Amino acid sequence: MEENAQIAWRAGEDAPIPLFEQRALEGWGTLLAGWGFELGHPLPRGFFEASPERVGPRLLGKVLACYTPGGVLAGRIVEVEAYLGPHNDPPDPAAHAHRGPTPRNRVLFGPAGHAYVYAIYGRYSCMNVSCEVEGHAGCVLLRALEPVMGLAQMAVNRGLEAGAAARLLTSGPSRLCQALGLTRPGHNGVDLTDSGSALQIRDDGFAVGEVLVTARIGIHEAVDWPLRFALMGHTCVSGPKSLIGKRVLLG
DNA sequence: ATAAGGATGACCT
DNA sequence: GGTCATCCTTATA
Repeated sequence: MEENAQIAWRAGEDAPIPLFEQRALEGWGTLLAGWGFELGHPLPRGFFEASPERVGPRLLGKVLACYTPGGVLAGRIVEVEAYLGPHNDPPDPAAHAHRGPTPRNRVLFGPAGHAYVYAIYGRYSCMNVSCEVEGHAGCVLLRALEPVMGLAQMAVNRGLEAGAAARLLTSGPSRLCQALGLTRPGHNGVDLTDSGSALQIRDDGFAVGEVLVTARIGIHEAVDWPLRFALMGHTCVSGPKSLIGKRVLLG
């Protein structure tokens, strides 16, 4: 961008939209064509307007794509967890939305298909996708990706040397955020269904085979609810291999 | 105002 | 298998 380029501002905010995000707003089409890749099209809002336990497994195989100063970074979703909204019976005690809206989790109570990004343990971030219609919370935590585009930049973002193993890049909820540069200040609340957004979830037609269903990882409540979903046998799936689960085919 | 602890990852044995 | 860094969010007073 030139020095005298027009500065874009977002209504109600006191900081200009970052330059890379302004370019994203102009559309990804030519850029993606320039890279010679095909990342399909953004998933529509209706895809996310359902229970997280239905949306979660259907997100497997879709592509998370992020427009960054270091180019487009993208990975295929290979592992997720569902967290249910407080309107469910029984409510999900492991969910951030469990006790109702707070300043942190308010995105979850908004419309579906938006990014809920939060900081954890002082040094990491995790990314979720909001589900259900406006007024009802519920989300899907992205736990692992298979890197698809921008692997060299992901390695830089992760502090690894070029050519690092794929699973070291994006296998883990905070690893994938670090690889793509996802943060709460930068990405919380972004509409993932908008083809102008700097962060999108896209469908490139990838066909999912067998799916592994297990309990969720790293929680202390509802420890045996079967709400973790992963592509069976994929090397980029995080967590212990000892975790018992069942195999299913999506219906 | 203050205290408790977390949907983790890296490194150690 | 275990430890721990590190800070923000939340609950409570």
